Amino acid sequence: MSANTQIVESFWLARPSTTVAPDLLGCTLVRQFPDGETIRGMIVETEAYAPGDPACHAYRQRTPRNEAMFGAAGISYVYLIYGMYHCFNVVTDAEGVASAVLIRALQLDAPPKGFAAIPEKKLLRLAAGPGKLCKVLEIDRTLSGFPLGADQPLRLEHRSEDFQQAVEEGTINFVQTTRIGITKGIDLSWRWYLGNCTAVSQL
DNA sequence: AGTGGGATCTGT
DNA sequence: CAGATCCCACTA
Repeated sequence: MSANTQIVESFWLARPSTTVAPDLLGCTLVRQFPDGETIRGMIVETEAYAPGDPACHAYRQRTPRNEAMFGAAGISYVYLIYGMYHCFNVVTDAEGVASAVLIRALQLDAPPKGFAAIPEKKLLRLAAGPGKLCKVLEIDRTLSGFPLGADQPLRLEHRSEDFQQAVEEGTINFVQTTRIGITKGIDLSWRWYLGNCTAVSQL
């Protein structure tokens, strides 16, 4: 068994987004391009959005934009924000239940192809934010509504054994706070990130 | 048919 | 802290 195992089943995502969001920390998002090139990044920051949550895009109605949020667990939901940035979500919970986890920051293991060599410090800021990570991984709305499975342009990998062990030993800790950039539902502490990580959106 | 605000980021 | 820049849900 390799250190990184592809996630094929998505049953573990078919739970409330507030449960899935912390569980996604430490998992790896993989962007695969048609030419075979891949970009990999460990998820270090997430936010949950759920039914009854005024900050959720599906709070009012089912619309063409938020349609993907109602889909089965394990599909993507990508939307355009402020006319210039995209945000990537993992759809969670049962089909018909509009909920998702916003991926807010990735820790890249290496500079993507085409990027100049950069110091470690800068590398860790490259995908530190929901808009920035979509820019680096070239994620846009054409990738919305698709399963995050094997042989897909976007897929997930489980936590490495080292990561899981560090969590159990308490070397890595999770921090839970309120969400960022919203004007409604600001009281809910539905944001999680890795403590002591310099690749999160806000240091 | 018009419009206001948005799960952001960068530079001043 | 202003500005960039586009979509779309909502109002009328």
